[in-house]
Amino acid sequence: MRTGTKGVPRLDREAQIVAVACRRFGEQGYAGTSVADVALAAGISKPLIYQYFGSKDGLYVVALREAAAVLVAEIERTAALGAVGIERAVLTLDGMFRVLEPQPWLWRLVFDPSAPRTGEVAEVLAEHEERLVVLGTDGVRDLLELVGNDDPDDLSALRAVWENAFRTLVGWWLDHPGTTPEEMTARCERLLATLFGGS
Amino acid sequence: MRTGTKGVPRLDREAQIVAVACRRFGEQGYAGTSVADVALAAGISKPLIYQYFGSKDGLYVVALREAAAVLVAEIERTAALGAVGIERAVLTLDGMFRVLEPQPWLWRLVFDPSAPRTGEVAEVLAEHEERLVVLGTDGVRDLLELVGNDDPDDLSALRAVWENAFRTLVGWWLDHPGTTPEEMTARCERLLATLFGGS
DNA sequence: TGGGTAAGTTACTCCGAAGTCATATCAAGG
DNA sequence: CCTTGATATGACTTCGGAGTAACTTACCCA
Repeated sequence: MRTGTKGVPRLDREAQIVAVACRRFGEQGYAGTSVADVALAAGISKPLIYQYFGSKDGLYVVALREAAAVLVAEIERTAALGAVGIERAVLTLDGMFRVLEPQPWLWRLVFDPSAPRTGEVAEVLAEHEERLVVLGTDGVRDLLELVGNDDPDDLSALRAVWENAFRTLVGWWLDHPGTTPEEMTARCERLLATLFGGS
Repeated sequence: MRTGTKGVPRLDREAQIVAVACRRFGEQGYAGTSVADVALAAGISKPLIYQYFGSKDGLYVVALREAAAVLVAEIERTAALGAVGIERAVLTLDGMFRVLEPQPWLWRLVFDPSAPRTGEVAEVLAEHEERLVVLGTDGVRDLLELVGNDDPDDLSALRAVWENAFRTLVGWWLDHPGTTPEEMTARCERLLATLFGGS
């Protein structure tokens, strides 16, 4: 590739790099993606990424922030609708499927188990986890209060179970690309109804 | 360290190395553990590991096989007891807590997201996943049949949710070291009863 | 007693990926 | 026309971890 400028303004280039990085990090994971990889996919060279983002983690933080903002905002939007119980759960799942449909890789980017747990990345991760814990606890609390259970550890564990059920359903959907958001929402509704209504 | 033999027979040494490797891989993950690391913890040198196990993956496969055998055997044991529904679920969780109490690191070793998905490791992983899928599907099937739902995708998704709920409860327990297996089993029983009995 | 073999180590090579340095091109303004 | 700053790259250094070559010691047995 020839050396010298191509006339692309910094902000445009940054946006392009971040878009490519979101996809790569999301599809291959943090550990499975090298900076050279992102550079190649973006059609530029590695030093440009270092010039604009400082380090691999610097780039990752920006991509992560962008992806997490989209997903958390969607969850907070549906939470604010005021539904409760199964209805709230289904609404949240439905919103997530719709947001993810055009860019499914955002999901695994935000919940990447290979992301580093140090430095600024850890801070960003902790920040979003915090918000999800608040929302999840909120959605799950009345279930326990209904049966007179006010044990905080029970609440913590139940919240964890719900969060992971949510993640599992989204993960299942991502692993079955033929399924539309509508179909998947209907499936979730059926399953949740079975769990809570049955036996 | 002095060179030359220390008189430890190969089989003894192998067993010792595998025990150390289980713990290291389980506590730090496959990616976060180097062969030199295991060697140091075992009080021997790196080439001895290569002489006995061939490669890092070779060692990992042996450790993984050993750990997975313990855990899957326990799940199959409780499954064979013939309980159904919540009772079966609680029984399985209880058995797992008891097995893991003296060696909690086995859990994360078997479900290590940083393990490679290539070569023999992938085969071993797939083999155990297969057995877990069979057991999980079995435990979850009647729940759907009870409401006249015979959609195979619903079954697949519900099984995934149950597997991850199981993993989450075990993970929660591991993250709260003060809790005895008995206490945790009781908690699981409360939570499952709330889910299935309530609302 | 001396050679073969199992058990063991030191000191190396090799490789991939993070990160850096020096340089090149272009556009705009004096 | 010529300098300056922004955009860009090829070629480099560095580092950690996988894997290897060559050597050493102790024990057993003819």
